Amino acid sequence: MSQSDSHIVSCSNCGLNAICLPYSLSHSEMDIVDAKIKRTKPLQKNGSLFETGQTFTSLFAVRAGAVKTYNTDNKGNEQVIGFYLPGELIGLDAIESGQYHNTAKALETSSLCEIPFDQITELSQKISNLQIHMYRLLSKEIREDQELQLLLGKKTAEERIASFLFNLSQRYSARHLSATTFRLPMVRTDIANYLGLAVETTSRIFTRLQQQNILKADGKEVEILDHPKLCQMAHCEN
Amino acid sequence: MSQSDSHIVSCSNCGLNAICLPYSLSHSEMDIVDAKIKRTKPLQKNGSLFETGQTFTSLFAVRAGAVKTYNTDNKGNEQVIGFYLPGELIGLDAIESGQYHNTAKALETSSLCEIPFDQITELSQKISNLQIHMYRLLSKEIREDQELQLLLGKKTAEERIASFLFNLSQRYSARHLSATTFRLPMVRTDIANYLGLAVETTSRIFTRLQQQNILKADGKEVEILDHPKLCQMAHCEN
DNA sequence: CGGATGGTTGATAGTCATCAAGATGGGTGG
DNA sequence: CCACCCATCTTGATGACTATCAACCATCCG
Repeated sequence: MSQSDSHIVSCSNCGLNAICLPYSLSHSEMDIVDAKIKRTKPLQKNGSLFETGQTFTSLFAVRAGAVKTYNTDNKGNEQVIGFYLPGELIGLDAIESGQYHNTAKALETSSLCEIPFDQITELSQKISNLQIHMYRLLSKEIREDQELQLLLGKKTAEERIASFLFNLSQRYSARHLSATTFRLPMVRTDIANYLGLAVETTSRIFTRLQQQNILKADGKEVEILDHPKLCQMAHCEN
Repeated sequence: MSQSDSHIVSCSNCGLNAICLPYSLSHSEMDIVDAKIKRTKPLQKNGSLFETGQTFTSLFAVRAGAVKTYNTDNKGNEQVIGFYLPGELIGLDAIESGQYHNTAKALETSSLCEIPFDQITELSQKISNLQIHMYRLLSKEIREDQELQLLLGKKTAEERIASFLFNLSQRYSARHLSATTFRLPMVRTDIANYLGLAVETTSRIFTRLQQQNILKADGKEVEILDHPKLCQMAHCEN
């Protein structure tokens, strides 16, 4: 295992990794950044990290568990905005206005790092690389949002579910976890909501994918049996 | 007119305004940034600013005219990603990967400013405020994308068109143009594509809005007759 | 054990896409 | 300057996809 790999798998600095990966800082730079990151206490399932309207102070990186962000309109309807897995960063949309625009809630007992934003601006003034990393992180989020835009605007229900599963697979894989067998941290309702579908439709498509031997699903446990076909269904370029 | 207003309406530094507004830099700081901005020659209608896959070098600010970004899948289908009006910034999604992820094309003869990104990173290292402005700009884009996500995931065709018109109205208004009477720079096909609808549906809803005396539309010229009702239709919070 | 939450399946209805065709309008060439 | 053509826009008829309503099953947990 190389030295940089040891940084990647070390659980103590997930927040650091979330910020710095996949763009490498020097180790001394990483240590400076690392020192600014707070370890927050674990968040219970359904516990909220922040709520809509609350003053923005920090970004949060998921160390373990999973988080969803959502907001509720005046009629009480929920709109799921995103799911965050270990190594991913929450709160980038709140920088501009200085307040969180949605509520972040733990889907299961989770562990998080808090990264005060003023520390980032201060540090990125000194560490040139960190500033560029931040630009890239924000830019990446924009690009991913645009892919979701395509999904919601053009794809059928089946394509949406396939894309969703494929996307999760890639994210787990990127974190050195199995790309084919994993546990969905969110309930079907959340998936449906996120993808702009009804729960029933989502459920039906899960069933259909199993009949086609593309997927094996037992509740939240899923196994992708035919990765190429799923990819094809999702209309991935790769 | 205050000095800062004179900066706002000055046409020579729209690129500067796109970057710096609505967060004020000092005038001396603005001048430093301004010096780095290139004025590109006008772009003819249907002329492309950059294309998918091209190496990312610069952000572009619209000075006059209008630009759309879109990409085409392997089957040749177009997906419109966004529309850019005077004062708005194009290319933020390309920072991460170093290449443009979509094609930008002028909807009408347009004038643009080119802002080399390496100049921004260099300058924002010196000018602390500029760095924060960049974070905010990127963050704002993320937040706006999330609103589009809600639109595409949850809203009906009527709500989408209403939201779209309301949004344009706000953007024109923010640039000191009429919030009620303006010219749509894009064709119906583009609007439909952007909103995840069929052209025919879009056309029908334009007709319906006129029957309800909410809108007056003559081709691309539109006049919002009942702003409150349009807002209500769009389910705006404000 | 019983209620609650989440998941699945079936029947029906509604919104919107699709197909088709006509209307409008701007631009170009004769 | 007019006529023609192509792109765009509009309107109508039909059908498909998916939401909705309803019922049932499974699982978890106090």
